[in-house]
Amino acid sequence: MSTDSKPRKTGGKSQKKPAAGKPAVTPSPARRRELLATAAEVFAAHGYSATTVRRIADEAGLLAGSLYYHFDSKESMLDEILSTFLDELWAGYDAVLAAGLGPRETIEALVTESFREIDRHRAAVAIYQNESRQLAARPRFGYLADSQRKFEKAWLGTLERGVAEGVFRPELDVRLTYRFVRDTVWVAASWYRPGGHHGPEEIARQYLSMVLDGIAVRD
Amino acid sequence: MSTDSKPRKTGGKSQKKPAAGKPAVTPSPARRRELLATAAEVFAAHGYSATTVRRIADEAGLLAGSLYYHFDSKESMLDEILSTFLDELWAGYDAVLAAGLGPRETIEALVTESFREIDRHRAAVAIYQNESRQLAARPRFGYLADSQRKFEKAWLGTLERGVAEGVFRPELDVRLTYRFVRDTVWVAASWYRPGGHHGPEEIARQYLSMVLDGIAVRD
Amino acid sequence: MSTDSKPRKTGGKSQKKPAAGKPAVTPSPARRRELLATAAEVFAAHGYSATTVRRIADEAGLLAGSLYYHFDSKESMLDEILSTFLDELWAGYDAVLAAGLGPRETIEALVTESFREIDRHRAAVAIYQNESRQLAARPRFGYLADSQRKFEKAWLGTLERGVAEGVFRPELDVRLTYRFVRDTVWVAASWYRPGGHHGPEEIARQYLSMVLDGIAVRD
Amino acid sequence: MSTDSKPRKTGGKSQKKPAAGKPAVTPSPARRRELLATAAEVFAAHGYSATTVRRIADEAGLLAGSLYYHFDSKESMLDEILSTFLDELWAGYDAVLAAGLGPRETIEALVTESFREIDRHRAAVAIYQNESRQLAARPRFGYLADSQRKFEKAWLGTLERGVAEGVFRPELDVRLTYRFVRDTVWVAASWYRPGGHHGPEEIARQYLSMVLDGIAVRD
DNA sequence: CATGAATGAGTCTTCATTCAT
DNA sequence: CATGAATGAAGACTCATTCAT
Repeated sequence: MSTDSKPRKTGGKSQKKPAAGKPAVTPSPARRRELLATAAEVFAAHGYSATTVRRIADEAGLLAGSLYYHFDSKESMLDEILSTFLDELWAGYDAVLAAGLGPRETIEALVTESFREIDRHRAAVAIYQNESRQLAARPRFGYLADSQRKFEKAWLGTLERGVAEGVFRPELDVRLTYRFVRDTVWVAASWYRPGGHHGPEEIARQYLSMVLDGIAVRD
Repeated sequence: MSTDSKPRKTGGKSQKKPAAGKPAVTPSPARRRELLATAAEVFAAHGYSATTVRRIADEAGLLAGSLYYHFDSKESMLDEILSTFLDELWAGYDAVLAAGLGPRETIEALVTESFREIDRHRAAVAIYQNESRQLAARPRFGYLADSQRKFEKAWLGTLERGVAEGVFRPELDVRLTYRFVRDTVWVAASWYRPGGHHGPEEIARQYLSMVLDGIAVRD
Repeated sequence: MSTDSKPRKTGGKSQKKPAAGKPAVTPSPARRRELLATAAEVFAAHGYSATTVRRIADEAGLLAGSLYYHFDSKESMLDEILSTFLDELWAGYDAVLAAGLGPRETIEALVTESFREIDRHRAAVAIYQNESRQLAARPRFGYLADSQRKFEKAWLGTLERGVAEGVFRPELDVRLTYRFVRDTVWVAASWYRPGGHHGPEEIARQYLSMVLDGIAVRD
Repeated sequence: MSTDSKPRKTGGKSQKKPAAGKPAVTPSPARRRELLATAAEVFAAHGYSATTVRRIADEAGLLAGSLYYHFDSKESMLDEILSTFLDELWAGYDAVLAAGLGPRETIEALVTESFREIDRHRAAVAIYQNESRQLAARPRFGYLADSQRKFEKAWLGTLERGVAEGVFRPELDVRLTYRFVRDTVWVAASWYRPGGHHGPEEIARQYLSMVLDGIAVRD
């Protein structure tokens, strides 16, 4: 995978000093994942800064202070949620982009992949949607800005290629189109519920039909 | 309920001491508007709950405490920003809906009107976008839920009418389409900058072209 | 004055952004000084890290949170207490060192000046005594290390000059003597009470008599 | 009370379950001593209240919770460190005081003994120096106050005897002298490093020379 | 109208301590 | 004996809000 969003410490939290003896790194990625999932839901539902650590703890069934056994801070939870999500997202995207498809097929694949990610990381996507602009400015979350740049390059490039190859309408404002397409895909995280009427692939299909061919009946 | 998002006290807030025969102070509505505009920008930029009253005051050039001469609370600023915006929005929407246009023309008019609102109330739209879900649940902001319902009815109804009249494709999942259209329109507030390349009408046109006819070249 | 312990913001606390308007810097150095005096007493009595902000606030007659209107943090109070003290100390020391006295007279003047400082800044001296070693390592308190170096140079230099000029015993281990003298002077802050039996000058005289001529009767 | 700073449970701490006929666990006193030595270093370096149990554990190579197998509490570690030190100190002091020496020789012997203790219990002395004032007020550490009283009696008595016998200068303020002497001796713990340039006896000799005969050349 | 100062509730975080395994 | 995970109390700090001047 090319663009890891960031290098993360595998497992335990930061230990101040390995010092003299043995105190090994704390494993138990299972509990960690559980807690992160809970935190992600709460962040997604109420917004990061409106979410209290105590709320997360309540939801997870422990006391607020106990979260700090597993995480350094509220922010580090957010960080881990987002970076984990982006790592997986880019694994999928990079595979699509490396497949050598035509513009239309690439768009289709990217959209489908996006809805799949929404299906699996609904909360993380919602958080990303709501918080990334403010976060991207801070050094710790610099990888968000990186990701955004890569993202734009991938979509914009594909759209331009499509126009050049005559697959997409020539009068398209690609930049504008890119924004429309990007936003509509991701904003779906705010209403999508896994296990609902439509699976991600079905939603992708409907969405692609609209974007590619429009909703109007052809004259 | 007709159109007003909520009944608001016209003019200033309650005077502290109307008793002792003093001439009623006239809290300049101009200053009030200025301050609300500043607050809206900050809310939009950083999120409501991450915005401190002091930040707003700094930006406005006074001290935090002084804001309380003009407003009851941080929440009441938010309230006034959102309700003012919604009042104007519905004035426009209602005019469109009352015009008796066909489905396609109605959609076109609503979209155009929406981008005009974004042009004039960018900050308010951004705030609405980010905060309305959580706010709608609270009694004070019940008008947000009302508005949302009216909104859905207007769009969904138009889409359904369009399908029924054979103007829109019959296989359309209108509910899904509604969500896509709605989100894409409003999410534009997050990147739109008044006075930029494209005016609201131009953006609306591009957007409508995509939604109605798709981006793909017709075979 | 040559070695300012550190440049300090005169008056108000740090303001994040002067931003648009007028919000002037908060003056009122009086209240500030009061609060710092209280804080210094408590720090001196219980140690910095064992002192709670609430304790200081209780002693000062306000609520813990209110201290943050005047100071950025508990640490910044400590900082201001120490740097203010060191500024004054060095004003006195530098005057002595610039006076061109002989070694014995310089020692006498430094000791006397030191006890005067203890008389006026008892709490600050006690804090300095207890906390400076740990603090000096941290960047913010780098001036403590600077001061210590200057201090050593002044005393050690004078002692060496005295030995060279035949005023002090030739077999003296000056480094060891320096430490003894330095510690004994400053540790007096732990029992000294202003307004007690002996004024600072009297204590200095007794102390100098011991250090210079010993406590034993001459044979 | 004779010399024991406090009556301590000999051997380990109270067993959790002496009931069910299990062979009494033998908590190795060696490990205990190791851990106390580590704790003492950390307490001395950072101050008691600024030291976290976790820090001690890190330094000792185990986890924070594991320390509680060996000790009841952080405070009990401090207690044991200080009382062990004082027991040994008083063993030495009592021997000196019982030897029937003259005032000057007694002072010499006490000073020498003190520097020997610093040599062997540097960390404990440093802790004592920094924390005893606050601790002495608490019941559990009442022995610190006792010790201080005994200490004062021994030194003050010897100084007074010396003045009475014409060995020390008659104009001496013995109380002030006592404080100077006491402080200078013990504060040495803050810079003394075992195995350095001077052994404890050498330092004692230099120090006694200064205190008894002064640093100035006799005219 | 605005300021300066304060309140008080609440937030994140730390840390000594406990305990089942 | 030690670990991993938790508790719960307390600590530093923030912030919306109030109010006398």
